[in-house]
Amino acid sequence: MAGIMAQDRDLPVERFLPLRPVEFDILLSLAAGERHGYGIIQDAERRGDGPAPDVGTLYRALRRLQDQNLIEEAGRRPARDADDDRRHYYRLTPLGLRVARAEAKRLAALTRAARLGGLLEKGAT
Amino acid sequence: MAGIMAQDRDLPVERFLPLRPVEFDILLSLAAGERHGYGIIQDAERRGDGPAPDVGTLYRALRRLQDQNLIEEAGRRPARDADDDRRHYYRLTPLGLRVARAEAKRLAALTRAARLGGLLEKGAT
DNA sequence: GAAGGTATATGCGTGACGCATATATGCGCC
DNA sequence: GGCGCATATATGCGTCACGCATATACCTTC
Repeated sequence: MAGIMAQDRDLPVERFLPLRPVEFDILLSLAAGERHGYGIIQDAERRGDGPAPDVGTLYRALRRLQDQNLIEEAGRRPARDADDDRRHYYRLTPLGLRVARAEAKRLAALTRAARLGGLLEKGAT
Repeated sequence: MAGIMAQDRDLPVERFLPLRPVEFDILLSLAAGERHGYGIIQDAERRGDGPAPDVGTLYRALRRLQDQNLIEEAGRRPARDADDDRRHYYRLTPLGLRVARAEAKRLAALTRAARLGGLLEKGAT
């Protein structure tokens, strides 16, 4: 293969953890399908867990995640409904998916620890 | 206590969310009882969810949380066993406990969203 | 008394953050 | 057809948190 070195699937994902709150918001949103920046914010608002990320923070985080090869720009969506051509759509890379899973696992472990520590009522997942 | 106004219990805890990873590590540790800085790091290592916080980051975070009245210095532990008097013990304030609970709830909601998004195997809590 | 773990603290350079601002298009509505 | 608001992305700015290194000192054990 070309000039490839250090394949992504060999990279230890722990290097990326813990993710910053915005970053996980992004990866979580993209795990459900391709999204554009503004749509990710709206996703976070709809989920309603904590405050939605600031727009400045978000667009910069998108660039950062792209540089780290966790996400990549998707081809413009063919727009079955009206498509807004200002939008930039993104999707997870294989590495991004692995990192998202690792972070999800970390959050699950933390949540479990919080429950054991008595910080959560027993109703909460 | 002295000239208190704007009681902590009236403060909206959302103002503090999302916590940074180190900060939740600290509050989670203190929810189990009084701890000193180094002990908090060891707690995080034992829990093993993600990398333990850097010491520089930790001690600065302790000061910050103290300034925000989420934690407070506890009286020196009476040392039933050998006590190391370099240690500074901390405990949660009532406000800190509320913030810890709110953040735990946020993490639980995020974990649930991650599971719905297919990022977690069904074994994980 | 030397070594290595324990314990806290701070200086430094980099970078992420929140906030404001800029720019432009899409959409509805009067 | 023009006004206002939501949508959409981007960047400048000042502050602050981060990771890493370094400093200091005590405690334990051999």
